[in-house]
Amino acid sequence: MRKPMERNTLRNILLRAQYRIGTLALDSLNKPSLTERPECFIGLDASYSKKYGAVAVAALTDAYGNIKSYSIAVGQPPIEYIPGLLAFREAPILYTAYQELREKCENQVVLVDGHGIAHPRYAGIASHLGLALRKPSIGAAKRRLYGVEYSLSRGCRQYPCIAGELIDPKASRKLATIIFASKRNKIYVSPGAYISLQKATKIILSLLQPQISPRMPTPIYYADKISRNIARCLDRGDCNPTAIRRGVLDSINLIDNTSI
DNA sequence: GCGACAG
DNA sequence: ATCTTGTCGC
Repeated sequence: MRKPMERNTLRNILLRAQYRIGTLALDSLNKPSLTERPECFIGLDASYSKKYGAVAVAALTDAYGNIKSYSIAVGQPPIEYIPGLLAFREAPILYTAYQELREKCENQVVLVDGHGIAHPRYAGIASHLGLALRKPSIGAAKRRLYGVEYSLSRGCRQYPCIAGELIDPKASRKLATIIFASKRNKIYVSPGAYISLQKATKIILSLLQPQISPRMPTPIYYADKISRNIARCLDRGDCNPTAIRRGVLDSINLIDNTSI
């Protein structure tokens, strides 16, 4: 057995990789990929089970955010969480969960819980995934990681609405749109890859339905809900990863946490 | 040196 | 992310 790598050694290697990924992500934003209106969305999120590690879910919705199906991947994350390096921990398992839904719809956009280019090296988890999957991707995060916050509005009569934006302090570039999803909940929306900030913002505004989810666009909300419920189910011993993969639990009741 | 720090 | 009771507010 080899001595485990120093945390800082690992960190330095991954930081270097991210500088290159970030450059690719920014370049990709100009390249056309979304020619028509998207037909479907795929929301990606992960929860954690004490017994089995990460539980990743990809939730497929139609153009209006109605859930159609989902797929699951379970496994131990490769590294611990390090701020700024989330993608190296969660993107692999999310990528796996996504595979089963890849061909289900032509003109799709991938939505990820976390940032896109609103990241110190323009390489948030949504950017990593968009590039790896070669699909337009958008990041929606609940908290800021990088960028200077500019407030444009303190509220609105009807939610969602635009609250402000996130500016890159070292390049005077817009990184994200800050949106009031509901009265007290803001989210940060940034392009991951192959999409403009403008289109990303428009899409997220169309997928925020306060009566369903107070905070997240519905595809991510469903992925979050389902993954959390499966993680709990696993830890209680009421289900196991094999059964899950066989589709025994393949029903939408996973969205309501009272079941299973 | 000190504070910040997605999930 | 996750651990967790009651509790302040719309």
